Amino acid sequence: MRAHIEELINQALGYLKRDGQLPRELDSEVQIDRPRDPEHGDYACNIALLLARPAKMKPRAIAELIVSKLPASKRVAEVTVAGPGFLNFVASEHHLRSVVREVLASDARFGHLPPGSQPDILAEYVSANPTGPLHVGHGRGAAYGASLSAILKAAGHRVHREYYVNDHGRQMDILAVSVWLRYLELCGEAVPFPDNGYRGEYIYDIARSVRNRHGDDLRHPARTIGADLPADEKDGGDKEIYIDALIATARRMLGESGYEACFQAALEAMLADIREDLEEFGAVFDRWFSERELDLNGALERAIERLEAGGWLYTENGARWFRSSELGDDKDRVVVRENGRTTYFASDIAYLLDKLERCPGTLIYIFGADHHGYVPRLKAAARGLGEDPDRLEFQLVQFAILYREGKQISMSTRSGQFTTLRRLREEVGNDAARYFYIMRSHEQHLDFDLDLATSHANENPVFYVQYAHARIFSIFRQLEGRGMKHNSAIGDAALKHLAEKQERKLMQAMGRWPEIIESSARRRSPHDIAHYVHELAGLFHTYYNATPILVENDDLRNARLNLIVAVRSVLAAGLGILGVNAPEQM
RNA sequence: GCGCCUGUAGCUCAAGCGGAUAGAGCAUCGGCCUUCUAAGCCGAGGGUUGCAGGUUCGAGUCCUGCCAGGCGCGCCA
Repeated sequence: MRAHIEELINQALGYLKRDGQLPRELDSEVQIDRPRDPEHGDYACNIALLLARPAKMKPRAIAELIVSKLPASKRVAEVTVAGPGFLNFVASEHHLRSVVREVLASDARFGHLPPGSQPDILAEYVSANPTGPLHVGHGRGAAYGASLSAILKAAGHRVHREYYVNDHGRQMDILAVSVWLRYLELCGEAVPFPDNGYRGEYIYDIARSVRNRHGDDLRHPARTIGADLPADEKDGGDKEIYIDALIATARRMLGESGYEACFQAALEAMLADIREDLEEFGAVFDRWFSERELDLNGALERAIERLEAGGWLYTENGARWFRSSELGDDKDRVVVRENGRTTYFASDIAYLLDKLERCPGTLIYIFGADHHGYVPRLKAAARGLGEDPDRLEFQLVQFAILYREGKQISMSTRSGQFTTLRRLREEVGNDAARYFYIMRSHEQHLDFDLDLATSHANENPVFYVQYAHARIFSIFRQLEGRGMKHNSAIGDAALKHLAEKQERKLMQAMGRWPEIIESSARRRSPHDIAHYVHELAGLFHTYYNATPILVENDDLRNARLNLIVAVRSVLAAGLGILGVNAPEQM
């Protein structure tokens, strides 16, 4: 419809230019708005105001000219000039009825663009280190990434979703050692737990599984382990130095296979946990990309060679540095350490190169807001690789803070004192969690009100929307109870009987759905969907209360049933994108 | 100190590329169940969009400065 009106205006402008009533060289980018005030019609265009200056004419005069040349359209009932020179369009009844027809014809696919009609997108999200369970901060990234992917798909992009698994670095070693120490504890060896270790309860679970599998094979006397270790922080030492020494000791005492046993057990357990957690949450991925793979398949080496070939590397203090400061970063970065090991950033570059080669379109990085410092360096990396940095896009998801009874719930990861995503899901349910995470703009801090999310009362927006959906099913159950059937052919022929104000509003709102999908995808803002769905549900509730659906008159009844089937379909599609169930009954 | 993000109703937040009288929900107050689910509906009050300038037909939106809050600035991951 928008495109249609745009076309009408462009035609009118064409006539006016041809006839010399407007300057021929006038550059006109027509944009169609949705006016806030219903008094201003269904669509509005400000083109006359934009052209006033370059054409050196009064905006209203231009508007009048355009109206006079506007081709007639079955879909437009009325065009008026209003205010300073806006063109207001009122959609025709014919157009509104066609919305209902379109929805019924295409059902869940209404408003969707054909797959592949838009550029490919590779979206990476969550990518939390597998060193512990996901917490509520990850949950927001998961909800955002999953919903955004769904919207992009609906808007015609081919979307590939990835989770980057950091299974390579020092944090993983710390995890492995934490597991080993808990294992020793289970064996009855009292080794003091490092200040820098992972303390969560889940470490014991992994340790138990290691013990079940390996018995006492990995057991070493506590005394020998502590023998040549420096002081930990609690003893006045440095916790970083201490943990590194402990890792070295573990590697030496356990040997390659023993150490791997702890490492793999930890990695696999964590990954399985995260996977299951996300899957239950409706966040799915097309690929879990292992950082280790980059090393094994030579991608890491290739990326570094690529930077080398571009002349972007130099040696200082025995390390290889990337001259990123010349490519927009605020400082140069080490890619190969003095000890010969590559840095985490080197892996990032290799992964970036791999993604760029696999996806011809845009790479979307969905990061927690605390990672915003990575943006300039990754862009620099793209430039250094000789690629277009504009193919990288960054969406920063701000923090979510949990509130219970008006009080903030604090959290810290290392101590194990954090709220897990799993616990949140258990407490409020997947539906409420998904909806609450997404109902605010992702670039906005989120106050997550646990009491509101668990509320089954009217103030809970998730239930409000779900209830609208369930109510429609309820009407059909009622219909059946009265021994009647919905005849959609009769309904279709009788759509002209839908003359109530609320009926018009519902059709008008559904007509916006394709635009919502488009703009929500373009703006990368799934919360638009949440708002829309809430609004549509509200319109339906009002309608439901004001107008009986199951009336005696066959034509009217079937027409109304057609209308609400369409509403149900759009509600279900919207909820589907948000990852929220659309229940038939509540 | 430097950089990024955010300040909108009592609270939580919307507001497409600068557009018309800044909108919702919650909370508060007042109404609506003999009739398709009251997890609903109808109505009311509530605002100097952090502050000060600037740009223009028009600014919550763009620019500058200030104030307040969050985050980031490792040969960590």
